[in-house]
Amino acid sequence: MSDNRTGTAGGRAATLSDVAKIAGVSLATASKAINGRGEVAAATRQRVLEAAKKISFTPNELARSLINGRTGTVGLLTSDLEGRFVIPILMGAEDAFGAGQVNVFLCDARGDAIREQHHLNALLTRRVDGIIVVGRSTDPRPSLGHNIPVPVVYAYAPSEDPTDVSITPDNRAGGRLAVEHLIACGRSKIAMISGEAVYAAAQDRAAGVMDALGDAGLELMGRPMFSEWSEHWGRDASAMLFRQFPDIDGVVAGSDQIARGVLDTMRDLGREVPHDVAVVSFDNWEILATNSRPELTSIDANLQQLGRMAATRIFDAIDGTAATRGVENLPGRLVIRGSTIARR
Amino acid sequence: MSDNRTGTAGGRAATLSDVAKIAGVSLATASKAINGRGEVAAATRQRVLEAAKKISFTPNELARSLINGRTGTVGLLTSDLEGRFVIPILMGAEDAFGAGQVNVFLCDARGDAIREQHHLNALLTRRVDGIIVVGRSTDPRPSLGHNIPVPVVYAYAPSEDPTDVSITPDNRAGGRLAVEHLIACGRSKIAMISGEAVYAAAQDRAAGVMDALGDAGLELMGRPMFSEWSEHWGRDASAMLFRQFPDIDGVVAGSDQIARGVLDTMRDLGREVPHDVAVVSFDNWEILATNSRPELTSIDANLQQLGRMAATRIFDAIDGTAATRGVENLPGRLVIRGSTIARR
DNA sequence: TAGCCTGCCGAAAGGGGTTTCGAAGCTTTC
DNA sequence: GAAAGCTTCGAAACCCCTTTCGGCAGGCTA
Repeated sequence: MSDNRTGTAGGRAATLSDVAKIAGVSLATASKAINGRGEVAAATRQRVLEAAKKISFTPNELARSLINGRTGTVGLLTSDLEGRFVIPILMGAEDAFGAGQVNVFLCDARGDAIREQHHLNALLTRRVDGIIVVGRSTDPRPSLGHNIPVPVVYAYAPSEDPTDVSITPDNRAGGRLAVEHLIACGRSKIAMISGEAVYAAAQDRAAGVMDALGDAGLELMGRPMFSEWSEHWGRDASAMLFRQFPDIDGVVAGSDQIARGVLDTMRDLGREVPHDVAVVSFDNWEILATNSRPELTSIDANLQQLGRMAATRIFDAIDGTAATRGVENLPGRLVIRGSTIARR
Repeated sequence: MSDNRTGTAGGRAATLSDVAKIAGVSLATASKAINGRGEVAAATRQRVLEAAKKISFTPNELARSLINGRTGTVGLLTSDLEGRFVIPILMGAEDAFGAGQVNVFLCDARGDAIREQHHLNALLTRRVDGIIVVGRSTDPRPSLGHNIPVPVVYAYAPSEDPTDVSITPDNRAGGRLAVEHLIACGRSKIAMISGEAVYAAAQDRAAGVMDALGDAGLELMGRPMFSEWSEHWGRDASAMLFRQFPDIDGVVAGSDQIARGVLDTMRDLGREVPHDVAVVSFDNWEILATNSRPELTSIDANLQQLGRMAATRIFDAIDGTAATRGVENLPGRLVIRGSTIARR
């Protein structure tokens, strides 16, 4: 009950009228002095600023938002339980918005549509200026619909609705990148081990791999192998693969986890990486990629840039700039490590 | 410029006075009807609710907050770049607050004190009801100070100031837990490989290990080994250790990463896990713990519960309930997998 | 000296909602 | 039929700040 929460000036937070009273000016003048707007004499402004500092006045952003119709907040609606995609995206968005200018509400829907709707409503009553929806895979997800009074951008997982604004990694280009790198490393007998076939990411990456092989006049060793995004599968699949095609000299793994399984099996089989077999994978998840031996060459999805772009799209929409509707594919970048090129 | 952002009712969002006008009542009555407060005739209430639904009215939370002094928002100020700690904590906090009741501003300070101060100010002008500070290690961190008008709780990394409210994992108890489990598995020649010695987590876990060994009348094989939180170190350290003490039958690893390195070396040395050597580690980072062979027995820090507790503390402070100041240690829980007990 | 700018300042009207308190209108009760 | 008691509603103040616009000095010109 005792109001001892407030550290400095006992009681509630300082308000503009407090400042005005101390400075001996009107509310209006105080406001103008602090915001540097309107015609205020230098001396008066000085007096107001001193008063404000004295009682450590902080303008109430709520009241401000109420007036100018913008809150300077954005909602990040995610179903990415691990935080693996959402954190880089959040950081990118913060960067683009400018630190401190915009704050982000992070809401985890946990893959539950009802909870998502709940959070969406909460965000809207909070009058966020925009919403970024982050999925946990690159498969298209249902649209939130168009009767939302603020701009919405879908990141990572695109919206099923082509009239929404979506930004997603270009996995097909990534697949090309992987194969082109292997070829540049002198490999020609290339296999692919990927994750669950129902994932768009698995299909797109495989398609990119096939594209690049075709362009180079090469053929994949066997077929792309799909099962699950795990080390176990990486181990098992590579064992099977090498039994059938012992002369494979390059492997594209659908994820860093799968690649680690491949490395394991290579060791068991006595094949040296990268000398005998080069391995390139996807995601560039540092914890996995830089702790293996050798470290993994991996294709980074540029998630932070994805976040920046999403934020930019939100801005454009707020400012009324014509948004580029549809799905935009963001190319990844190859991060070369020891699994394709011997180091030291 | 064209105001086509708003999906439904063209123009701006519906306001309470719109509702009142349609229902043919005053603003005050409309408010009372919608919030179920005050004396409103059933028929009138019905009329208001229908009007509200008709124009899909959503109360402006900003205006509400302005009045009752509470925003229903909380700031999560973190330096956890990976999002490994912060995401479970966020989820726990959301749970405790009740989904949709409270929204969380997530701010990443990126380990930069200036950026942190920046974000802190932003949160305060946004009038958050409380702040949770999440560190990236369990080492005490500088306090934000006491001249903050809202309650602050430090999670994961405690505050250096004992008069702050902090909640941190009980790593010492975790160390005990690890050793007690190994002993229960019939092991007696136990070694410890941990991360950087400057980390409180490394020291605390080692202390717990020594405690438990002492209680059981056992001695550690060699000394606790400190270097870095990596698989590399786990590999190297265990190789050294087993050269010196070939009869080690249990290893406590300071992290799942280190444990994975240990498993690697065990395989190289032809030691079977868990038959010859049992391994228990810390963090229970699923991606690492469940993808190794065998899977890792690991001590989970209960981060989600940590988040829930932090949220509860915030609530208590808001409600004026006497907060339990000081550092509270939250025990972890043992998650048993194949690295200590053979499965199937 | 009168008239006219010009430069500062403040009263007031919001923005969207909540809450108090008084005023109706209606039904009882004597 | 009048007084009293309910219920129901609305006017107005308030939360904190921004912004418009009118007013008041003071300095300048004629």
